[in-house]
Amino acid sequence: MARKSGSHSEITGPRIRAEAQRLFARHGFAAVSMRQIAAAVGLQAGALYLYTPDKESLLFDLLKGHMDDLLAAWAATPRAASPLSRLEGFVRFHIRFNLDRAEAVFLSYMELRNLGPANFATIEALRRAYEDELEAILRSGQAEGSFMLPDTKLATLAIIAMLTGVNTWFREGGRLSRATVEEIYWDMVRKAAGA
Amino acid sequence: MARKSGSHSEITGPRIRAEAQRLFARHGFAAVSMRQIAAAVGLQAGALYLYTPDKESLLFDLLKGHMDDLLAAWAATPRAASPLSRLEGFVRFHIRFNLDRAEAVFLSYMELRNLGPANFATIEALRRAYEDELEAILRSGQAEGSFMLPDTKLATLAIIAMLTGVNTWFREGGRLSRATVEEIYWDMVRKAAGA
DNA sequence: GTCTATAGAAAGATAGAC
DNA sequence: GTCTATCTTTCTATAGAC
Repeated sequence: MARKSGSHSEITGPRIRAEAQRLFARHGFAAVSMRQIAAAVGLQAGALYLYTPDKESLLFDLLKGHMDDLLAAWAATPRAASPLSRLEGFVRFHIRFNLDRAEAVFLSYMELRNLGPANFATIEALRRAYEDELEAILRSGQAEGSFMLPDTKLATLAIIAMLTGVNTWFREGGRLSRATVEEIYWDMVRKAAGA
Repeated sequence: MARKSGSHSEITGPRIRAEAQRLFARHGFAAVSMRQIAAAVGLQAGALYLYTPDKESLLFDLLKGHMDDLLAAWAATPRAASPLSRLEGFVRFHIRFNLDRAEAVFLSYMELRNLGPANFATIEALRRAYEDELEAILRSGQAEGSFMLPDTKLATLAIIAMLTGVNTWFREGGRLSRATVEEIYWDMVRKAAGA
């Protein structure tokens, strides 16, 4: 199993993605050069091309990986019995998951326009699938009369925008703990849903 | 008053800003070159530097102009008598103003990180001033007992995030008119505020 | 006020040595 | 698997002609 020294493919790939994510989130995709990413990892620029065919693919891998993780994590969340409990679960899940991955979330919202049409469509479909999870909850609650919503599609988009907004201001160690933020947002979402 | 032909300073400046805004919004600040902007206006790149000292200043002028317009437009809006009416006025104003200037709004949220510290602080202060307008409404309603909010600061941020989210999906001629969107969001905001 | 021309730096990506 | 070196293109910004 011994490898030649200087051979690190299993560790270098993830490190490249990690540094690229950090730099893209901080400065923006177009503002970050391959040389900067390589320097952050401790490589020369040319070596990056052993791990990605080009810069856009590096971005796409990050966005795709994030969306896959998001959907997998939600799928792994136990399904509560009532629509109201499922909505509460979604609110808490979304805030928690997004705060844990602030950089990836930021990228997924900001750098979509740097993807080509095919890659863009792939990410959009995953985002839509996630939105559909919330919309299904709202529809079921609407159907059984426990929610009062003027429009389930708009409520879906409004709730997700509101929850994702937490990432723009939340700072660890600030005035409010994560748990308190969850409580406050759940209160507002519950009321907005007419529950 | 006759000018030499080829002399267009009064019209060229605004056209540069208009094209820059369009291109920055579409492709991102860092991804757009001065040559592209010049070509869109019908100039050579060097001519742009008669109107802006550098690329960042061009971006800053757009963001600053947008925030000034936003605050001026809100200040010009008649102040309703009750907190509930003022909140409704804010919701409708925000949706309307932002939909009318989708590109500028997009820029103001996406390209802040391309500003230097001083310019960044200027824009942030203006954004804060706008948030304070909504927070004052929420506080007054909370004080007189017509709103029931767990936290006025978070409610401010949540409502603005929710309303600004309209810009990401609204398309003229789609399923819903602007007026209907305003109604639906006002319904959700009113309920979320416990009013 | 705008153009042409260009300086000087930096970008993405590839070739070949080790 | 990584590095050095480089090709080619493009960038921001400036100088000087008109």
